[in-house]
This record gives sequence, C-alpha cells and structure tokens, in this order.
Amino acid sequence: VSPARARTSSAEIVAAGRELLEAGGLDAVTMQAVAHRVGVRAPSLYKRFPSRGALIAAIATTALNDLRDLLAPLAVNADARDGARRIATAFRRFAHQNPRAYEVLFMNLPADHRPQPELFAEAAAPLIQVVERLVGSERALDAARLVTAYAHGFVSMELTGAFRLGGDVNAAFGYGLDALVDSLRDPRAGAKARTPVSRRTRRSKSH
Amino acid sequence: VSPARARTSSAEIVAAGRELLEAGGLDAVTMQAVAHRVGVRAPSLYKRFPSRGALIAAIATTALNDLRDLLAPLAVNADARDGARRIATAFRRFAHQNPRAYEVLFMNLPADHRPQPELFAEAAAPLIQVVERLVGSERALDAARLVTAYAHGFVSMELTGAFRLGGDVNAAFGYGLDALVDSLRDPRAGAKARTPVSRRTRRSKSH
DNA sequence: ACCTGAACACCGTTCAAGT
DNA sequence: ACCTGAACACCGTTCAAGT
Repeated sequence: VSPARARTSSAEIVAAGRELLEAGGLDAVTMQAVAHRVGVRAPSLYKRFPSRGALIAAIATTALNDLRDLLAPLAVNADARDGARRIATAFRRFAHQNPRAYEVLFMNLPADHRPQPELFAEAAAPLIQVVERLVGSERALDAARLVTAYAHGFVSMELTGAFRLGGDVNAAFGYGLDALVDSLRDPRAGAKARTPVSRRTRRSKSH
Repeated sequence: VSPARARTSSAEIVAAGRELLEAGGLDAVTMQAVAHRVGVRAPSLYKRFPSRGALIAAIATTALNDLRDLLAPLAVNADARDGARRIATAFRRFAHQNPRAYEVLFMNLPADHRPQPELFAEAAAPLIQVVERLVGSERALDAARLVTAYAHGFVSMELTGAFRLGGDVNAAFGYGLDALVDSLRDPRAGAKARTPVSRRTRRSKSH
C-alpha cells in the first residue's frame, strides 16, 4: 500500500513554534497549536521531536543561530572600542526584535533542553575577540563577561518592564555602554592609554 | 451550626509556595502541591488567592520585600563607592540564596501578577542614593541602571549557567564591579577626581 | 513511514453541597 | 465562613490502528 507521505518538516514546525512564541509567549507554544499551524495533529509532532521541551530547545537553537550570525561580522572593526559598542548594540537590537525568543535563550532551561554550549560560545566569540584587543588575553574573558552581563541585564530589565522610573532608556543604554567600554584598558599599558575618552560617539546613529 | 474554621492562612500558603518554588522550580508550584503542603485541598486556595498567577505574584512580593529589607541599611555608608559595591554584592548573595524566587522576580510576569512597581522602587532606592553621591542627581538614575543592569545580568547568567568558559566567577564579578564603580564620577567635578582608583578593595572579605 | 483518534494522567478552575 | 468532591476544559504524551 502507499505509506503516508510527510505533510510537514522539522524546520517548518520550529518556524511555526517560533511564530507562536513571539505572538503569545511560551504558554502559547502548545503542541496542539503548533500542530494546527503546520496542518497536522499534535501526536504527529512526536515523530520529529521527542517532547515539547525538545521543540522549545530547537526553537531556542535557531534563535541563537540567528544571533551568532548577526554578531559574527562585527568582530572585524578598525576601532576595537567601536566594535564592542556595535556588538552590544546589535545584541540589544536582536532582543528587541525577538523578545520572546531572547527570553527563552536566557531562561533557566533544563540542561538537556538547552542549545549546545558550543553555540553560545560561538555567539560570544566576536565580543571576546574585540575586548581582547583592549585588555589583553589575560583579562579578555572577564572583560567580555562585564560587557555581556551589562548588555543582557539592561535588555532583560527593559523587556520585563523594570525601567519604569522614566528617563530616556536608549540614552541610558548608551551612557552605560560608553562608560563600560571606556573603562576597558590593558593594565600592562602605560599611563598614556589612560586619557579619558568619554563623550564621543554617544549619540551616533548606530546606538 | 458551626461554620468551618480556617485551617490555613495566606501567609502560610505563600510560604509553602515559596518552598516548593525553591525546591522544584515554578512548575512544582501547583495548586494541588501547595494545598497538600498546608493541609487543605486545592479548591480551598481560591478562598485567599483568585488564581495561581495571583499566588505566584504574592510569592514574588514577599521575596522582593526580603530583598528590599536586605539592601535598605546599606545606603548609609561612609564611602559611597564602597556602599555601591556592598549593595551589589548583597544583591548577588540574595540571588544565590533564593535563586528561583530571584528568577521569578525578573521574569516577564503578566502586568496584573507582578509585585507593585513601588516595591521595586523601594528596593532600588539605596543604590540610587549612593550613586547620586558619586555622579550627581542629574545622572543618578542612569548610573544606578548601569550598576543594576550589570549586577542583574551577571547574576542571571550565573544562575542559568551561561558562564561555562571557566575562570573564577567570583573574581569576575568583583573585576567588573570595581571597573564599573570606579567609572562613576561626577562630570561637573574637576580633573582631580579622575585619578585612577582601580585595584583597591578587590579582594576584601565583603566581596 | 507518517498520520490519526482515542485514551491517560495531570493541571487550573468552578460550584453546589457540606459543616 | 471556610472546606470538599465532582466536574470541566485543556494540556502533554502514548499507542494501536489506519494508509
């Protein structure tokens, strides 16, 4: 007899799940809703994903892939400080454009339903490269964590609506980013590098 | 006839929910599990909380109360920079001791199931006070957001296991915090205040 | 080889009935 | 005035039966 032909694909299922995620949050990503969106019934999804958790993990992985691809070209920048600012700004823009997926990426997912650590490392690589030129290889990891923590913390609080005391939020991000990036210096370098460099590209179009 | 006497209380229910939260995450905080823990059946909880979301909100509120009470006394500190570091460090310690509640506090909860904004403001007040002494009232909000974003971002990534590239995580927090706090200066002040102040209390007992 | 309806366990929530 | 069992809708997941 004629075996049933596939009516959907893993990629299509993940895309449908991601759309539902952005539209209605994680709660809206039910197996039934995803299945309905790709034109099958819920049990069919289990042919491609062993569980809802695995599907969420796949959604997170594609989002992390997008982020990595977005940041990768920014490592090659004449001015390292400018590169760091551009990477942080692109990171923030990604979060604004994919708020729910971003949320999932930094959520405390069970270890077996998380994107591979290597993928996180790939996404972090450009920033580490750039700050290494500023602070040296010794302090590169700490410095990258400083910038990443700031960017993630700022964006996370933005997205959850924690910044309700007023003020210009975009300007606040630039203010902090400038202060942070300016503070990145190679401790082995002489006093010449210590010239204050504040207030420079603060209001450039890319911020 | 004799009307049924209360077998539990809102406070007891919230406490039970918080214990379940820390023990097994948000998924473990089911109405049935909470009810069983306080010795009633699930429907009885609806006498005190209109929904599970409202109960989660109440749990978050008590946790935020604890955090506020923890930070409140730290605003009075001889050295403002030291005060800022102490506040950030206490914030991080709270997160380590209440990881799941911390997670909920900074989660994207529905607006009607979030602790009151005033309570967040109260928790943030000590830091704002302290940094105001460093950067002036004009920049106090931006500067407080810089420190908060860093602390939250760092802790959040710590808790979700994003720091897997090795290195001393405690030292990394201190490195970033020192760099950040040192960068807080009053722009109206003279060049005298610009003396580099790095490498000072980095390894003090309080860090 | 993939799809489906039916079924199961579990959850949040409602409500009439009890005391 | 509070507590309960029973019921409902919904969810993730399994599986035998279909093509």
